[in-house]
Amino acid sequence: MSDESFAERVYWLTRQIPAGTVATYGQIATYAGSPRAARAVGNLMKASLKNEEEVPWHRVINSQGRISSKGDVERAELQRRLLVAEGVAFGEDDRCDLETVEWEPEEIFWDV
DNA sequence: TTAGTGACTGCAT
DNA sequence: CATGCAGCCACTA
Repeated sequence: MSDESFAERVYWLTRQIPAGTVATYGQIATYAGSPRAARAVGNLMKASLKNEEEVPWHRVINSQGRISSKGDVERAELQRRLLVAEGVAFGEDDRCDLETVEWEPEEIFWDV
């Protein structure tokens, strides 16, 4: 696993996120081995759509507990619907409580 | 090989 | 609380 590309690790990790919980870009980047690559993770999530990757991309949000739309309002709304459907609550400020819904891996998957 | 890009982040205004 | 800004980084053309 540690010899896979950063992208592969990101996709794999994203697939490990249980329904009803969310992870931040930075969190995924950290587990993937590059704590400072949150931005790159965002690019990969975007690419995962185009590449038709089978990953729960909607479970990845920003460190503010908000959905990063960056222009694509449609995708943002879809993402929010999917999360709400899984039980993730959003306040009126469009922010969810990371303290309660953030994904917390129970075991370390590989050497960090 | 190099330059451009952006679903990020934390700190400063 | 809202913006702005400068690092940071893997990916792509």
